[in-house]
Amino acid sequence: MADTVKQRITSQRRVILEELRKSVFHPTAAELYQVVRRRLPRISLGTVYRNLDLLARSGMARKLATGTGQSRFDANLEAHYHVRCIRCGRMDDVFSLPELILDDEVAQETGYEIQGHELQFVGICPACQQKSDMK
Amino acid sequence: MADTVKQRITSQRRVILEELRKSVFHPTAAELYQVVRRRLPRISLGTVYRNLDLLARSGMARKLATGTGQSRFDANLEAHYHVRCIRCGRMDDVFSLPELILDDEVAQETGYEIQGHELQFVGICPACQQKSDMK
DNA sequence: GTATGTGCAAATTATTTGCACGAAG
DNA sequence: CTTCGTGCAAATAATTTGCACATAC
Repeated sequence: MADTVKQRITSQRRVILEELRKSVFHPTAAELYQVVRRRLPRISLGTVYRNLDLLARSGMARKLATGTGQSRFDANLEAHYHVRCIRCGRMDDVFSLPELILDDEVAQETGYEIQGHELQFVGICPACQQKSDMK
Repeated sequence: MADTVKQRITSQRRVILEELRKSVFHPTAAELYQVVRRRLPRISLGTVYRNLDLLARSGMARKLATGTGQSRFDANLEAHYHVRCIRCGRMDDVFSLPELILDDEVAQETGYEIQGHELQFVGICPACQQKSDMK
């Protein structure tokens, strides 16, 4: 009830969410900006950032830490994990794992009020493996 | 064998690793810089960054993505996970979990060559819960 | 002596923000 | 019409880098 803010449905907001949902890429803000610009040529990068932040904070998208200085975004709210390529930065989904991770146990151990978790595998994607082989 | 680079043991490098090992904090580069500066007042922040990067890439420390624009570092190489406070940014260890996560399965599903994984719980730390209660 | 590392400052990169104008409701 | 959102440009914040000098080996 503290954050009852009226949110308007602007064309920018709608297109950003639509394109984020379409993407299999987990795009960065800049990548999404390029895509959105094809439909809204006058949109600014700042607006993309503002809306991604809003979507993340209102739970309509996830902001993914990458350890590379830029964040990626994901509008798929299903429980799933990610795998990131340390060479090219690409990020893919991982669905196969059972729901193994028990937030409640961690709450008990640490005293934190746990809201969720993020599991990320790190490795080298098939395309980048190819490139190594060719050398 | 590609990255056989001779590494010298400078006092800066030694003190940075010592202080990182002592810290329970998972410090950011800037936080570690403050600590190290007490022993080496003339050290520069750039040197801290360079050495943290080196330690991370040579496997002597882990670089932890936080989703907040700054990275944290951890010299504890034991298998363990982390829990991060969304209010104050603090990061603590989580040891209780069994080793549930199967890198091999993910390699099979995705075709990635998996090097490891990072599991991070997200929530509100005890101290920040207190602060909320007092309001 | 020579290659590697450091301090310093400037450069780069990602992201955020102030402000005047525009559009949603 | 009033409030919230946008475009633009400037501001911040974290990190990286070039260069001349210092130091480990």
